[in-house]
Amino acid sequence: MTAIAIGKLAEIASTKVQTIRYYEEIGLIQPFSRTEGGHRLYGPEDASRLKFIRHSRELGFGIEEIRGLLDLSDHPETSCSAADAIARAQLEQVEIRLEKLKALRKELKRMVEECGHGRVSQCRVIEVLSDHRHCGGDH
Amino acid sequence: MTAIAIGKLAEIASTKVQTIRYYEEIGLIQPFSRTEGGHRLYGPEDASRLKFIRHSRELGFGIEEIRGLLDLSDHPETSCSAADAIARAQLEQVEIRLEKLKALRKELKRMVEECGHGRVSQCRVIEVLSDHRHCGGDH
DNA sequence: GATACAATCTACAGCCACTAGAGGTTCAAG
DNA sequence: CTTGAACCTCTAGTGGCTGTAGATTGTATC
Repeated sequence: MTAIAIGKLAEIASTKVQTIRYYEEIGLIQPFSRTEGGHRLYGPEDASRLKFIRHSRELGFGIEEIRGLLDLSDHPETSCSAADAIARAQLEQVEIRLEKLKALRKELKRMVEECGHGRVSQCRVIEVLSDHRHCGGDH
Repeated sequence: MTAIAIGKLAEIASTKVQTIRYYEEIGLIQPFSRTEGGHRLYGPEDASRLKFIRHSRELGFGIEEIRGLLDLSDHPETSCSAADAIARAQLEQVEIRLEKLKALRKELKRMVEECGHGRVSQCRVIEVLSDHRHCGGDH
């Protein structure tokens, strides 16, 4: 028997036990069986599946996108282009987020650098936050 | 009378009406008065305050941080250093997010480039998502 | 003044992706 | 056989809003 309990699975995939139960609730992963007492039993392939989910989440994929990717990997005979499309869309989102964050960093840097270190009444931080026109960026 | 209704305020600050009511609920902003019928009435200074909140939110500050900044700007005689500290902490967070996103972009780019455009069974996207060891990054 | 209709009101449910807790049961080691 | 860690279900909470229902108010036009 290579069956593992939920705690072990959580450890392997660096997840919380609650998170696995949540994934089960929304239909992403199922234990292959239960003990007589009701404890969930998982196989090694469930560890892979869970790692897949976690890694995808870390990469910023949403649950529905992951569901799509899992469907694809469950049907290996289908075309790769769907998975490719999901990844490309994700890449696009990341590029956008990156640009926004860069503009943001610029603005924050300027705020911190220009802080007069005096009274709040002359504080650039407060002033800049009060008025969007101070932004160099276009967010 | 320069009093404005909530809808007008929302328009000025590019917010939703519901959001303003939510901010009132959590104590960030209050109408200076109400009509006999119960409609909220705001002054021009409320527009500034709301813009301050919205702009701060766009910059990634959390509600509690904004509450802190508002407290500061409500007490202009205090030192600027507290506002500076909040902004610095925020900048640090942004730098971290930026680095993570860059690593992520690298990984996604590689995924998309290596996609074999064949069957899912040979798809690099699925494969890479299945196994963290494929990552060049350190996320 | 009547009427129509937009804007506002309160109260509550829902979103995402978990996370935490209560209170009870089961499993495995000694 | 006992202990105590791990597990179970169920419910509620997080942050920061957003959406809906049904009632009321405000305002423009006739």
